[in-house]
Amino acid sequence: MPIKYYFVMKKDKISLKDIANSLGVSTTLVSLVLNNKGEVHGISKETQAKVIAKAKELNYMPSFMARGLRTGRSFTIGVVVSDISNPFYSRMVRYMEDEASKNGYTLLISSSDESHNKESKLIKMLIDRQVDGLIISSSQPNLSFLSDVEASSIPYVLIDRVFEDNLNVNTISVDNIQGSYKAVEHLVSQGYKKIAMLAVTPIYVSTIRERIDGYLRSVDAFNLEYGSELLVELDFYNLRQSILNIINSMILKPEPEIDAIFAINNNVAVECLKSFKELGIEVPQNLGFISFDDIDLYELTSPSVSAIAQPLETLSTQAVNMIIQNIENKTHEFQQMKLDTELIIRESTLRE
Amino acid sequence: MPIKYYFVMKKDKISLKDIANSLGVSTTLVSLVLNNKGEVHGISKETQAKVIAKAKELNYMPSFMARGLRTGRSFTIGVVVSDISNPFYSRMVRYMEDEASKNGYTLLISSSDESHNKESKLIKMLIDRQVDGLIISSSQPNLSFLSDVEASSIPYVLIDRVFEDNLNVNTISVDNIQGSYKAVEHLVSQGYKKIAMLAVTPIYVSTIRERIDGYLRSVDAFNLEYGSELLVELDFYNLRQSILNIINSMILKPEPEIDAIFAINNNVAVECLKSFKELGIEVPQNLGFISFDDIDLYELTSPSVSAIAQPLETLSTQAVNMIIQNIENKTHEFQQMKLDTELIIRESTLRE
DNA sequence: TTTTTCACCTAAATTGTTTTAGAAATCAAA
DNA sequence: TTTGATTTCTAAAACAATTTAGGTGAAAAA
Repeated sequence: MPIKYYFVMKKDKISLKDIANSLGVSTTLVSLVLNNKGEVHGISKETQAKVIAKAKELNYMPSFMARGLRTGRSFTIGVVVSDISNPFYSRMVRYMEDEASKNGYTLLISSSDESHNKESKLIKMLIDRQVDGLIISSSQPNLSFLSDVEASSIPYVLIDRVFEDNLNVNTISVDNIQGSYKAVEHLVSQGYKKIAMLAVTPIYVSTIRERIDGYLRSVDAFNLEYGSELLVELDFYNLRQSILNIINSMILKPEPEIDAIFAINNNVAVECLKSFKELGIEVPQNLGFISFDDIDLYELTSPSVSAIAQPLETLSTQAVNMIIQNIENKTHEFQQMKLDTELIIRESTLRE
Repeated sequence: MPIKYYFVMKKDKISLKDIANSLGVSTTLVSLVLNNKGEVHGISKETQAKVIAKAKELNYMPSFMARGLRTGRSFTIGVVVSDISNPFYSRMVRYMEDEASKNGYTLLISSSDESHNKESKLIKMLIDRQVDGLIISSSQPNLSFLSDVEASSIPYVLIDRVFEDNLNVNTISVDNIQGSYKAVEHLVSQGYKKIAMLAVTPIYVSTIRERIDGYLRSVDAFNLEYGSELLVELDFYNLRQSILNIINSMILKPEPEIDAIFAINNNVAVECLKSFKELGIEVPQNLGFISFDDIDLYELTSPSVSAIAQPLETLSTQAVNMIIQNIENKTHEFQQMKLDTELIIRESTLRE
């Protein structure tokens, strides 16, 4: 491996002072002009033009740190999700990035891996970095861990995963209960009767709780066989094995107890699909299959996978807008938004 | 939508001064102690203990901006990729995040959408934000656009997409030429003879260039039918249609000109898979199929997709380590790393 | 001629650190 | 009794911006 040493002359940054000195004016004046406060402070047109020209000539860029120190603003929004490599979150974050950038904000993104401890640390770190606001998809069960955020008086919005109705908090999420209901309803309409929900720990995450709730309501409403016995809680850290167990014990037998699976999220669904492939399970003939969350690959599997899609773009852009409103208005006005899901019917639930 | 107004008392932040005042010492002393320079500056053990205790008691957190202003450091690494929602990059970024965090750094991630203009702006933005280093997967053809970075004397590393061998730049990438060669070699070994490469604009991106190069070399080496006529450059902004055209004009005919497709990256591959599905093309019977890049969904499609996998984790963690070395050593020592790819054989290239 | 008004500009404080250069106090050596 | 070390600490500058409170000089009004 070739190695070389170089010594680069550090070109020092242009500051307000440099502009001011080279024009023989004060830094105050330069600052005012460059912040579009020239008019209101009665700086003459010519002086303004000179300043602007000089700034351009010297390629002036304000110091982020100096400005941040003085104003307390960073034009940065902290984002905490469980895992940026999960396609659900990477798409979400991408929408956020675009919306934030439109408004002159940048994102500081971090992954909590569903760990409370890590999540709290990340939030602390983001606050230290003086983010102007936080968008959090929390893995915590309730607001208590948010004490850091509350104490800091930084505005935040909970996205996707929200806590018990709390009017003092910004939230944006989808109607998970209704979404689950739609999924089961669709399976029922296709003639499936023994519908299992494969949920996953930790069940205190609001989306999980609500989706289970929706499932249980629909089981009641449609008076399904076995009832809630077919609600299975898989171990998050042992997804693969626990799914194989279910399949072996409840499906691969002469009189299967399950004729359709409703996967609670894309993680579970992907593992299911792998198992189906491995064990040669025929979907939708032997087993109906539907998933909460809609990810790209559902279109490409055989059969393609029906899903309950969340309006990701709206979710993301609205979250960003909410937080920016809070940041810029300085008024602490809280909003709660709940969006509808969409049933996407593909091959995995269409029995011939 | 319920709305409420709240007025939160802003708990102001604890500064060095607060600690200093409450102990009747100078801020200098407090700063030294909290930066572990107490010993070397001969601060007495008792005073040190008092300061540390007080800092903990008051829950002191240094101001990121003040520190950054004074030291010129931000403990932030800027990352520019073409699209964070592309699974290749979202996984890459995730590995980077973990490695950076181990070393006390945070990432500032942004997507360029393959636009030169946007990429330049992002880099400028990141420099403004005083990142300590940059990791760039550039869509530019050469170094010229990097003048901003060079001028700023911020260390950077080019990842995945690197330019002509340049010993004055940090680079880390895979051996794309060898990777392409392996793919074709494998197809040949399976009896495919009319192997098309579906490339994509812009072809000046180094990975594209090199993969094409590797394809052409192997076409030569194996003396393949049609030779380089089967190299197709698809339009990035019109992928879907251009792929359908190829399939209709070159495959769906009695005497097809193509018996295997080598997709130059996951974007192209995904569109191919969609088209195959739509048009009912049987892979691998009628058509062999392999892709550069290995993404999760290749395991789940039917047939599963063979691929040339990049060592993503190594790529990412090494990039982070390179940049941190550069940041912390202050010596400008450039490294070039080229990693090997791995051929992953799945169903899409296994003709019965 | 003095006062007021107006247009245009600036000094200095402030933000919270780090760091340089040196001060004060104590004790030992000369 | 002065000098020199040694230990322990501090004042003040620097980083680069924003902002408050006001200054200056010329023209207009009294």
